[in-house]
Amino acid sequence: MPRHSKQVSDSDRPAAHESALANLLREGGLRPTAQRIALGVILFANRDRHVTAEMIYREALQAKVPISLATIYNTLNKFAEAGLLRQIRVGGSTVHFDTNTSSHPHFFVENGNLLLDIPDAEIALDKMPAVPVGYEFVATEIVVRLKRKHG
Amino acid sequence: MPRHSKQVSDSDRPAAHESALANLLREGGLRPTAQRIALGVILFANRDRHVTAEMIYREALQAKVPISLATIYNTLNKFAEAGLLRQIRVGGSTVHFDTNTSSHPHFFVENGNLLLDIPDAEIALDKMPAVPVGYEFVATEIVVRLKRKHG
DNA sequence: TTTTGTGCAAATCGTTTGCACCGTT
DNA sequence: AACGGTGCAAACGATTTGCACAAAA
Repeated sequence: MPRHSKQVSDSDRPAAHESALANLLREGGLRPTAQRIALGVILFANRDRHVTAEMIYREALQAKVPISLATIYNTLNKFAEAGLLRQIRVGGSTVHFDTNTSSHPHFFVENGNLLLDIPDAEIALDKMPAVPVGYEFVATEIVVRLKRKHG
Repeated sequence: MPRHSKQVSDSDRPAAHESALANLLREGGLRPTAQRIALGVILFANRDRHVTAEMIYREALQAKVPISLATIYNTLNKFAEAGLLRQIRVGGSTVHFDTNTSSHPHFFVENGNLLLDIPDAEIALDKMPAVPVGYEFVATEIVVRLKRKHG
């Protein structure tokens, strides 16, 4: 038993601890480099973020993390492959990544390129279509498009 | 009464007739130019098409319609504004246009950039989320992503 | 004749890639 | 040492735009 055996709830989970992140990365077959750890800290410091490469790039600059935009793109894609992020291609021109990797519906604000979770139980499918022969199921995506009012 | 007062059913509707197309365009505030009529014929000759600018460009070339790719893009966007087409931004990198302008769910084949209708009643939403204040509803999009098997 | 559409080529935007160098294993 | 990762700049692919010319109102 650890010295200070304080109750640690599941909600402490965000693996913002560098060592935990390093393990997560190794599990996904990714080398734990300085840049990846730094991005992991940015991404997983808070729960359920919806980010684009540009957003993360700005945050990294602000946090004085030395990293190039190309590496952000590479890293976000690798993270998605490794299952740490979910890619959401919702239209707009930019790709979003969701730190919540489960399948869930989103609001997308068109004039703002903003992706939001639709609160639980606010929407649901009551029937799933049969997948045509010759194809395999990948994912279901439900997006409610919105516009910010006024302008 | 016209000379040959043959029963004309609603399902003859596809306004592939140039004069009907011209009227549709005028109703949408668009001048009926040669290129627009030609594209209208291509688009509305069959029901429920899911096209990209490139697809239409190829068809136009094949049909010996003199038109540039830029004009295809412009025209498809104008048609969508005028309500003749529905824009579907489903991810992939390309924009699709659906000649069926009603809101309905789609299959999207990722390795093929192919958009298909999900047959009626094969899927449905049983609840709609409340639109957050400050925003206005635009559309709901349901996309089931598929991969073609094997190859 | 005024307004709008067309075509081309150049510009744009998000994203990916080639290549030389550096960090991990 | 071998392999993968990083950074830069160049390449890319889909789409848009500026401008001169042509067609519609």
